[in-house]
Amino acid sequence: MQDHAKPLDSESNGEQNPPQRAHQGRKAVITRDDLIDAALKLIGPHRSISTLSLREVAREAGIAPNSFYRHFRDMDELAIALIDRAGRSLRKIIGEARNRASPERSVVRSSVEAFMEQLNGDERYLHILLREGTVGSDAFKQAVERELNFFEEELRVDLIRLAETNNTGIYEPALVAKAITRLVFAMGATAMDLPLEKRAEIQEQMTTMLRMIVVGTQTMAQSDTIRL
Amino acid sequence: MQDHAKPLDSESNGEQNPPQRAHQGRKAVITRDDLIDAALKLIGPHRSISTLSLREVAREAGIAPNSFYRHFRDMDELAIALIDRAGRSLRKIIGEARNRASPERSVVRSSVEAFMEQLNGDERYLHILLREGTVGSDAFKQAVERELNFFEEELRVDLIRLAETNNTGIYEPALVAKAITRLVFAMGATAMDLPLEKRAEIQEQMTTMLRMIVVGTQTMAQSDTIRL
DNA sequence: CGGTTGTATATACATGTGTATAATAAGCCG
DNA sequence: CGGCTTATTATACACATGTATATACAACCG
Repeated sequence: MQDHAKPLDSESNGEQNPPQRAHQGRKAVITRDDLIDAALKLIGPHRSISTLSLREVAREAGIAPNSFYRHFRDMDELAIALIDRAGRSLRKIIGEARNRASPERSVVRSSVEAFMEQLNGDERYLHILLREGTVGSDAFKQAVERELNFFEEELRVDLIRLAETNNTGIYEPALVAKAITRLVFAMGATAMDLPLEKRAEIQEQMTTMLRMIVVGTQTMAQSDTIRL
Repeated sequence: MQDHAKPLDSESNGEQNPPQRAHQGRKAVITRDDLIDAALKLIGPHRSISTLSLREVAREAGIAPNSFYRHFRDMDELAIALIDRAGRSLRKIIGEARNRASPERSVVRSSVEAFMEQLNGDERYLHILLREGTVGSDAFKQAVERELNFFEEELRVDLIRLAETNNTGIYEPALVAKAITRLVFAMGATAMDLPLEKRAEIQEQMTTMLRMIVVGTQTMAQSDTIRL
């Protein structure tokens, strides 16, 4: 059995850290975040999380294989933490893009632009979320699903706000948000494996698809109103 | 180096097989298809192709590990063949469902129904196509992509036919087909990991999403016409 | 200083993998 | 039959992996 002791509170938490009693025992030379970084370095267009080995990550991080256990129970736990981080990072980016949206540059369009920008830059966080959705442990898949739900929720709120502003109706906004999100991610996943020249085409296709959905929900909202 | 000799034409081709000279040398005890079957047995909701090992498949098929090379260069080649088979099988099923469609039971709806039926039955072919799309070698991903394109193409033809029959317009039918296909597969992938009770809900969501797309394309077709 | 505590490493082991090499087995032809 | 051809297996090797156990190391506390 491995130890996987808890103490390691030193700096492992990437975010806030209250007072904290001065530490006990040897100083940790590495943090959870460092390990996640190492894993991130190993991931690319041709390498997915599920194929990473514990030893490989440890090697990349410059620690002994067994030290890994001080930070994560196994690779699966690291993978989930990684998904978490990727999701947060990406939501922040898309969120910013959303705020840059204006009446002329719709929320949907500027989000898609930001999304494709990330894709075309070699942004690993996005790569991960795009392609790791369907393989791995149940816990892992749930983590990915959770991130997608976050995206959907934020989009849903925006869509409603937008519909009120522009005084267009919106039918089943939650479903609209879900459809858009899933479609963008699905199309993005295929775009990832395409040369840069072809990605512009995909982006255009994506935009048209989303417009169909938007037109659809608005039309359905109208005929709903009429019927009442 | 392995041999991976070609001769093995005995019965390896799952489909048509012309005259064929009486074979030479020892009779093959196993075929490519048998190996694919073995791999299929090992795959399930919690086991994906990419995690299968050559030895494992050979074991399941009851042959020595090295015999594998007589039939496939490596696991990747087998995986591609498997995708091929899964695609063919599934297209046949959906195709039949499509033909059962009538004016009241739209093509889209009955296809979705057939799709979910497959999902709820423990149909491995579908599981494979749903979840293996984004990981694996480039050749493998291309194989999956190819199957999706087949689905899209068949759907596209049907959509056009349908639009003419019902005299509704249709805007960018190819994109409509693509959007529908990708969305159904994406939603199906998440449904796969859900308990049966919740899948009905997903199916309903899926139907509404598709209706939005259809309404959208029709509306856009109309305003196109008007503008002319 | 020595004790205690938490961390990191070294070594080791069993297990699984892909595949090279060589031997064996089975079927046909002359 | 002997010879040829193809298929299958046996054995073996080098390598990577996860992890158990034990030991060394660093920091604090009294």
